[in-house]
Amino acid sequence: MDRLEKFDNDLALSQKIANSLKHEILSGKYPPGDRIRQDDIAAQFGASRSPVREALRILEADGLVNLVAHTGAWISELSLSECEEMYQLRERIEPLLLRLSMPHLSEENLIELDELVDNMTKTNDVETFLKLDREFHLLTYSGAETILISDMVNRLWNTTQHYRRAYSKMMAETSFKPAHYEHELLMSAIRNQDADDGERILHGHIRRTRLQLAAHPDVFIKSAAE
Amino acid sequence: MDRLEKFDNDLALSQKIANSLKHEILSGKYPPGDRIRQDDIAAQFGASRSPVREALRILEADGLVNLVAHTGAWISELSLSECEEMYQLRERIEPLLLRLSMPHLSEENLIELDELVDNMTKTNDVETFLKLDREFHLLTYSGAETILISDMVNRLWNTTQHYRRAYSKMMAETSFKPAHYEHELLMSAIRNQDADDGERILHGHIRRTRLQLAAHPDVFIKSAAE
DNA sequence: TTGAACTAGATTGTATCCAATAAACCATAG
DNA sequence: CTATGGTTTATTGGATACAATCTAGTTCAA
Repeated sequence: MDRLEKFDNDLALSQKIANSLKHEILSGKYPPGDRIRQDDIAAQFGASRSPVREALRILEADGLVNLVAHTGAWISELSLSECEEMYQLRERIEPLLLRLSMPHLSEENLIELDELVDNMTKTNDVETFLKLDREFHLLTYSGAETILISDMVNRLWNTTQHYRRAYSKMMAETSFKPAHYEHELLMSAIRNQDADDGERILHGHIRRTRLQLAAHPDVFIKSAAE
Repeated sequence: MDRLEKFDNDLALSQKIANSLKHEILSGKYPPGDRIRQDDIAAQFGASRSPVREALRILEADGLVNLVAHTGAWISELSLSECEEMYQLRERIEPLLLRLSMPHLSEENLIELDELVDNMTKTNDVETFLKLDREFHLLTYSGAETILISDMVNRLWNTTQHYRRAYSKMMAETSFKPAHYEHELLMSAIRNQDADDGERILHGHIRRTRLQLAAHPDVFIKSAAE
């Protein structure tokens, strides 16, 4: 996926702008609720507003921005209940994708997964953990020969990225241990090719995160700053 | 949802065009694989291509059309395996939505649902069955106080609409009975407020349809005509 | 006869200009 | 001092013109 970004040539300008903005949004450069002005983006890319408007439509489809007619565009912001909805969807869909992926994971994949788990236990940096965790889970899904289901999971990860960051910051102050244990259990289920067990563990993993977020509603209170 | 269509005023033109096209696509006026030319649509609405392009982006987000840079737009067409993916998603998500909806369905809702089930048993017309079936299932979900999950299910129904039509035509030649039985069972689960049972029946209902479609791959062979 | 390259037409992508809408500000009246 | 109404300004939406790209058809050579 990231590999595609480098071959941006011969893509439509609107698509390039969308890709670029997407990265900036996911990296946290634009916080949820931020307004996006078409002129600003156009100037930033040295283009006119036409491709910018199309780019915003593309990002809207990805759930990354919200458009309101005649009013403007904002970085998507999930309320606590909307965030819980996204996690409920993930609880149902990701176990399915894992089941479809498991039989096709190679030994090389498993070794890489083990390394990711290992590296996660060794870091206390939130951004690093966030990156490794995302790599780990998406790699466990990489065996799936599906297109639409994989895309959907990708979108779910994108729209919840900001809140996974907030969750990680929260956990960094206490402990990542439960997540580590679950990652280890997930790996053994994968090694045993036990889809039922894998589904169960993954479901619980996502559910636990949802409940933790629900227990910390302060994450969703708009900070006046910035 | 359909109620909104009438208050189209003061909506952006692009959104009006998108809504209108969406109806035409779902009604079967444009079959899957059909090419859409921006000029044609623009002329049809007496508008320029600008809002048409935005409308196409909106429809792409709904999964109703596919856009290819510098080449054009086509009505979305699912291969057999892609269609199976959509059904697998539905098998996992719709039971969740039913669970969230069940506790909030009113007695009036239940009466209306019974009537829909009854009317479905009395018709042999494919388009009528299709319409009633859609109304029935979406009404069973109407109690859910969710936004994002409900939207997702709506999108899944939209993208599989053509294939539900093909399936119904297939079944019309044999029998709608299994579907009728499942609808009855679903109603009793709802009346008993038995979410587990409801989930199980609904999962099986969707799964059966998926397997039936997989057993009739001829539905997915592009007809040379038109 | 077949295949490849080139040309012409159609179609999409982008820039620019103007119109429509919304929001902020100011003035005036209660 | 507050609230309401009108005006102004910033921002988005749409139309038109032009550029870039693709596709199909034709021609010429092997």
